Amino acid sequence: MNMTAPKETRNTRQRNLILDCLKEHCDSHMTVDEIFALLKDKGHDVGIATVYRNLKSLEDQGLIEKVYISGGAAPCYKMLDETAGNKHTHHHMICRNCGAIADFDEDLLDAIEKIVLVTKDFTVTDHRLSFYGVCGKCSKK
Amino acid sequence: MNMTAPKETRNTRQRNLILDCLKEHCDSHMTVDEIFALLKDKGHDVGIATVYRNLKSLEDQGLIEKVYISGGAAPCYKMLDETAGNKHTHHHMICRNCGAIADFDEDLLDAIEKIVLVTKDFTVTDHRLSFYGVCGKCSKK
DNA sequence: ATCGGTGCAAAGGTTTTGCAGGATT
DNA sequence: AATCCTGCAAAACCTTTGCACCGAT
Repeated sequence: MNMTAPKETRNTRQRNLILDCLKEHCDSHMTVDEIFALLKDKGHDVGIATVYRNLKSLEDQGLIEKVYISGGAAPCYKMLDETAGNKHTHHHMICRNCGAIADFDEDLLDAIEKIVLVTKDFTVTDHRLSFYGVCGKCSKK
Repeated sequence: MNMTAPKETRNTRQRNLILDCLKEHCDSHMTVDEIFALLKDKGHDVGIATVYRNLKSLEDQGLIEKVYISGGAAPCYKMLDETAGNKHTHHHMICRNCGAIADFDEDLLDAIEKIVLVTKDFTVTDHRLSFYGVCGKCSKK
């Protein structure tokens, strides 16, 4: 018996345009508005509702990631590295001066997670880590 | 010459009520709605706009902290430990099962921050770290 | 041909703001 | 007394939803 029909996802022009935007900016994050504006700039008329719907479905499919930058209001989206598994393997470095958000790919928290398990009775399955500070470019000025 | 008059902050009933709410829940986080509802339950009629305005000013003063739980939508507020300096000295442990948010007070990231500086040319002045997993209570069920 | 996606506009929710009156210093 | 804060309601935003049409499979 077919319990739940595996709802298919269609390969629409709008969906691809949104994915392209995120791919172009794969080293940073984009807000919904930024994606919408970039599409407009490129001359593509896509409804804002479509942007929201696609971002949600892409997130459900695990192709993109929704990120809340602490202290900032607008949620951001970014491409998820297709090589990454379920677990987070990168962190963010956020410059307090210019606002640049860079990724930090290595995962250095394994030792700390073991400490958490032993001392806090909490089994860590995932983590989010952001560093705030001053990027090299800004510190040279 | 008085460059910028140091705008004073008044000690109003509403401001104290909001701070009391957050103090009572100092080990967890509260959404705007939760604070508003708790005040109502206690019989204090405070306008929602006042709650928003006070939370913003308390945040500006560094007395409370605004936290975006990744994946969740509503921003949360919590008391900032008055013993803590500018730098973060605690992390969050968020149970995927029951949603409990506990604090992890030790700061274990010093070594990692040094690595970031050397390998990434990024001077870390602060960080946010959240662990996701299963708390002891839930894992026993 | 079917069924999901799209665009529009309306609805829903959250946060901010203008203003007159009230409270704190 | 001065000025900051409050409450209300309106406004401004952001996000979701209903519906008829369009497009991908």
